[in-house]
Amino acid sequence: MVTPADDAVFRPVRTGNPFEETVERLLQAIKLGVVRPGDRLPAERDLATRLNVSRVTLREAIHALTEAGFVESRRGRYGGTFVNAQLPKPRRTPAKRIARELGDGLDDALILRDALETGAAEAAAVRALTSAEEDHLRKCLADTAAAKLTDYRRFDSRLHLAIAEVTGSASLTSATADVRMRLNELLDAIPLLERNIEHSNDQHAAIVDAILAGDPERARQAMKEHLSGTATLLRAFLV
Amino acid sequence: MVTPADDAVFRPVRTGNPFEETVERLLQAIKLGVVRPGDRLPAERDLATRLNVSRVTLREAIHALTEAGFVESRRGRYGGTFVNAQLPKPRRTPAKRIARELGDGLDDALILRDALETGAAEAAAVRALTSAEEDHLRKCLADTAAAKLTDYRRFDSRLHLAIAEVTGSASLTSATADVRMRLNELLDAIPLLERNIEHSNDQHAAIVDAILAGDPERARQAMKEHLSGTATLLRAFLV
DNA sequence: AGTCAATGGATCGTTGGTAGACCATTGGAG
DNA sequence: CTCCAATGGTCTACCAACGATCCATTGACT
Repeated sequence: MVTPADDAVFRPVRTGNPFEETVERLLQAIKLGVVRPGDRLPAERDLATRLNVSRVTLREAIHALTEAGFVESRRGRYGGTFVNAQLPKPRRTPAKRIARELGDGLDDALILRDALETGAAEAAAVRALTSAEEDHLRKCLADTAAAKLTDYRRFDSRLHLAIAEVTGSASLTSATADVRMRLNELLDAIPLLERNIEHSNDQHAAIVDAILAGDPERARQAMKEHLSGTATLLRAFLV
Repeated sequence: MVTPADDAVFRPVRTGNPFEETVERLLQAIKLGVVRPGDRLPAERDLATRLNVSRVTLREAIHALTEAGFVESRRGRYGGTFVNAQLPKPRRTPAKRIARELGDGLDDALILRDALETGAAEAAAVRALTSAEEDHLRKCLADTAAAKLTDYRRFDSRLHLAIAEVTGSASLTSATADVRMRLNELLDAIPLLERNIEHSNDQHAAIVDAILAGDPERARQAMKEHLSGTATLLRAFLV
């Protein structure tokens, strides 16, 4: 008998070449708001080491992002590679096309995200946070609430990532970042409404509040409701 | 400010070379019980394609596993690479040494597993399962309950993987398999008691029962309790 | 004004992995 | 008994990625 587990365990050991994956990773940093417009990326030598990629490959990736308008490099001491103040607008690929390409991938990603993010909210609430972590959460929440429409997705992602961070699990954080990237591509195909944002902000506040209060069950439930909102939105648009 | 998100997003794009990762993947298939003793692996050409590695690399990996006593290859039509009836005993690395090596990694993995597996249990219960899926779950449960002490970990893993499978999310299944591998290494350092197994079997039954009954909250709760058992066990032994 | 440390930019030899073709073996089908 | 399809086993040419080294630029500090 052939079970789906076969597919899980015999899936590709690597997707794409180092160059492509490096580009993806840098885009992740930018699009999830980990580095913000004006920020400097780590120096090439450092970054290459951290990404475990040769400097040549990293530079090729940076070059690609430069051409695409995401970053710019400056030479000399106090130089570096900087995220552009004006980021390129995401191409609004027709939702249907994306939906077709993703196919089962949509449910796949939504189910995984649900597990990761509700799990993260709960775990974050269980944990005793340092005051630095609490401040970080509050700051991300405030930034998101104050974000302009065009920046909203970035700050929103950053907040969700922050919640994963404060669980203290690096793996959980990475996984959350990855699945979020997959979903953001879809979300970019959907118009963002001011009304949705307000609702979203309220939910964010409720989630963070529950986490800071150390109430796992409430945090979990608040996150669950929040996620189900976007899930419904996505499913509705991508049919 | 440097946040942990930096580490998450600037983590290595690839860990190890294709050879090492291929070995890991094949070991995963064997140790998580996806392929069982006596089973034949897919033909080299097929498997290489699925893993997205060259046949040469795959063969090197298989060779390594042959030397380690996990598999054996036979030529000719109706030949292939077969999992040995007698698997090598896991080396009982002293718990302390493993704990030291893992360090934070233990909590990292436990938190991630919690999110993934409780999420999986819930998602599985929400979903309308096909009768084939239900049978698969029941079979894995029965196999585990009937497993000998030396095989227990494999069947246990297989059951947990089966629960992830029936969520329908391939990504969730892969992630579960990966984190399980990390934890199994630790579990191998801990003596397995008959008493623990009985308790474990009861909990497994409760989880599967809740899933088949379509009761997400109960499934989730049952899984949570089950996991907290092994988590406590691990934390206790690895101090 | 000069220095220099830190940064991006460029080049080259080495190597691990790949793709593809071909060989060797086996056992069921005709 | 012969054939042959499917499998593991081997070889070779090629290339992407790496590691290492050196160059070019910049601007804060002395």
